[in-house]
Amino acid sequence: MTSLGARASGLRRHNLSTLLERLHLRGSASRSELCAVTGLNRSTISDLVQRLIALDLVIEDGVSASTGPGRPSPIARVRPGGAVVVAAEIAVDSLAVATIGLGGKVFAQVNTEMPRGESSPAETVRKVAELAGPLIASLPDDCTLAGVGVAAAGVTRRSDGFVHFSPNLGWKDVPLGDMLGEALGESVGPVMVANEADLGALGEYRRGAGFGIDNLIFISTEVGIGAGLIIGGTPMLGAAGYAGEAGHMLVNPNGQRCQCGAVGCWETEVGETALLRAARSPQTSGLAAVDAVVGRLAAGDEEALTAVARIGDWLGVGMGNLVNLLNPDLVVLGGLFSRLHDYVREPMLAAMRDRSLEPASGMVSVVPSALGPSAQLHGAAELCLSRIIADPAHRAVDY
Amino acid sequence: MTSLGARASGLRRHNLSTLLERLHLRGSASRSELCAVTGLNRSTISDLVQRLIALDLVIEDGVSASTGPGRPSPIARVRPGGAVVVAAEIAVDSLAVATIGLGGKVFAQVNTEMPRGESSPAETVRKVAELAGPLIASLPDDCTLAGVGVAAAGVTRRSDGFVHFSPNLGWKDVPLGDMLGEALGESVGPVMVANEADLGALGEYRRGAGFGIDNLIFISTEVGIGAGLIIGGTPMLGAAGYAGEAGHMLVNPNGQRCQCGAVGCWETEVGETALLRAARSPQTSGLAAVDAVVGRLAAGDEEALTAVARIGDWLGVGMGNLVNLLNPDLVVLGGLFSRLHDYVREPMLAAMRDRSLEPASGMVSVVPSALGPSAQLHGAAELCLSRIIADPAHRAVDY
DNA sequence: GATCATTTGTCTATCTTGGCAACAAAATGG
DNA sequence: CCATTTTGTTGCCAAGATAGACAAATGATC
Repeated sequence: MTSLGARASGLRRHNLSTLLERLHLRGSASRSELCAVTGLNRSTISDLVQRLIALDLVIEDGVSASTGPGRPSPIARVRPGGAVVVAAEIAVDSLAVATIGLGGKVFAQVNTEMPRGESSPAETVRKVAELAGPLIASLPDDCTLAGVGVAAAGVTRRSDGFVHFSPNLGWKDVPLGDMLGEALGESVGPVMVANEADLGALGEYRRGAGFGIDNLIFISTEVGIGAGLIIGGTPMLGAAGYAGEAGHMLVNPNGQRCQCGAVGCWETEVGETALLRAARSPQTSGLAAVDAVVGRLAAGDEEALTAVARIGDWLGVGMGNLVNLLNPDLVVLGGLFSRLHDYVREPMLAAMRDRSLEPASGMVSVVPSALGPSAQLHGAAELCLSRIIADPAHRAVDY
Repeated sequence: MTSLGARASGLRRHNLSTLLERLHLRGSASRSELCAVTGLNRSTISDLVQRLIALDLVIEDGVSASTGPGRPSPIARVRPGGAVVVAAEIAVDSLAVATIGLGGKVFAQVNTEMPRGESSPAETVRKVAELAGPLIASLPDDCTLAGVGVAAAGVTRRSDGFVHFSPNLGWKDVPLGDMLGEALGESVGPVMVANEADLGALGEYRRGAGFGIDNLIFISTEVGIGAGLIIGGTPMLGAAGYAGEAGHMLVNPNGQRCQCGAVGCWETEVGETALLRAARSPQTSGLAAVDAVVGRLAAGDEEALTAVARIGDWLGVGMGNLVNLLNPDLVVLGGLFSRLHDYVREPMLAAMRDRSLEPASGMVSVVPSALGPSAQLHGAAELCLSRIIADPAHRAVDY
């Protein structure tokens, strides 16, 4: 409970955090701009910026571009190396690892395809460590590691990085956080694991299509469907971090049986399997099969276009439910529907409007992901960086 | 944005607010208990309590019961008259008005039945004013009015109390906040209107079955269905306050046509109409018809029991969707299903567990409303009181 | 290019707020 | 009645933000 008794040191923490967050999210700013934004006194800003510089989190270089008479104000900007996160995404078909610093600076990134079904937890952890090693080694000398953030495609408990299950990875009860912590060692800092849709939402909110939009839903579709929810500027995780499992929402009692055991789940109508089935693809899963459908769409294949339109319709139905329930400003489509956006847009919007009430349906925008496959990596970085931003003076103290 | 620059006065506000909220929600406390809870120094607590007393919001009387040696600590408690809200609930069949003070103290309450369909906005506003007048007049002299809180059964914009529409009241585009403000005059303070399910959730969270439980869903069923969501201790309102319209979630594409124009909405399967249809009631709506079904249930009528079990099944289906999406600790059933709880419980739980994923489904509790029909009134009171609690020193300043 | 107005950084005194320590007060228990 | 314990009160201190005076750096003007 930070919300109980507050003392003067809490003021400091809050103001340092506000400044650092501002610089982290919106880039450089002159001291006088910081005064205007925070409403704090020049003297106070001066002191705070100096403190952040002493913490190696911020640098001042150059002065503001002249906009009239007056003494120029020094420009403060984040020092990306001041806190660097090893961000990883464990997806069904792929693995990605990146080193991302303050300000969202990507130092380096590697992606690998993972043959579906061959990614046991142990094998995956080994591979992540193997990819992360060289990235960490290649960081400039003045970088401070701030932790490991992992986006995992599964139902994940945030408190300890435990993956309850992931039907699409074929995992069950995996202590992923502990395993990665052991594999990577203590020196990289704490390991934080979260659901990939939640982190996609966070990534798009902080650095993507949802920047500055405090109520948004990120819909992540790879094999299954997950939703990441940002409500009032805060990630909505639920009581134990399991919120956002939208893929198993009932939309069609006469539909297919889902992997989860129930019938008519949303993802049976709009997931990868549904797409391939509708488009009469020879395969029932896999990246290559999806690529083939995308190719047919680009070529104007009538069967594929009809199939995608039907998928778009069901997509919109589920989105309508979400819009009714959550009244977001924005829905960001990630993964599959980011690629298929042009083809699904019309039927999806029509179905969404049909299934949701004015005025909520009238105010919502729907856009494809701006960060694409990197949304989750940026979200994973934010997950760790937010700890430092929340209390810049205590970095590197509690581990 | 209160979250930007923080200064010393913000500390004061925060600490005053913390103390007042503690006393408001959890009743009296000795000064030494307040020290323990907040972690603040004795001197500071002394100063803060004296300030709250000077603001007429708190009184000290008596001393703590002796639990050993040591000087007894004076007991601080909220002064209910320090801030009194006129709380109103505009339901489909009824109207309720109450005067509720700090600490949730109900000074007086009146309820009236409203014949369905005869409650035009103007007539309703007139009636609310007519009921409120005597309640206000009968308040003790030392009471300070803190505003009017209204729970309305409809899609409501919080910022200005505009009711977009309410199918069950038959309203459309009603500036309810303004109308009530005019009818009641300036002296009662600001008028705040919100959705009845949202306020039911708030009421149960602050003073009912969900006390202390930071992630809960309140399902309000009268004629339609609405959900009120408390997430992380904060009411989840969405971008414009329209969140929680769960009644129009698609659950059955082969179902009935809903008043909203779409097919297969949740409330077509579990609302009052569905209940009466399933139980083969001679009427299709109305309190009396529902009462008759409840009577048959109590008498063990087989047809009614089967009907309610089927309704319970669909209730659980929708709840499963909500549990997947929001991962609550608790679901509170209000309205119709509070009365029918014993009869729907088993099929509802079974369906909910079927339709939602472990571990989210395993951790959720489902209970009937603890406040019953008063939940919305208490929520409406909290709506206004929370302004004063957030900044006790500025009460009565901004209007 | 010198001068002035303007803006901003810096420094110091001051204000607000909470903490601390010493002391007083009020209870229990022998 | 006195020792012990707990808590309220009071005066002083520390942390942090502010205000005002002054200096520095720039553009505009002559």
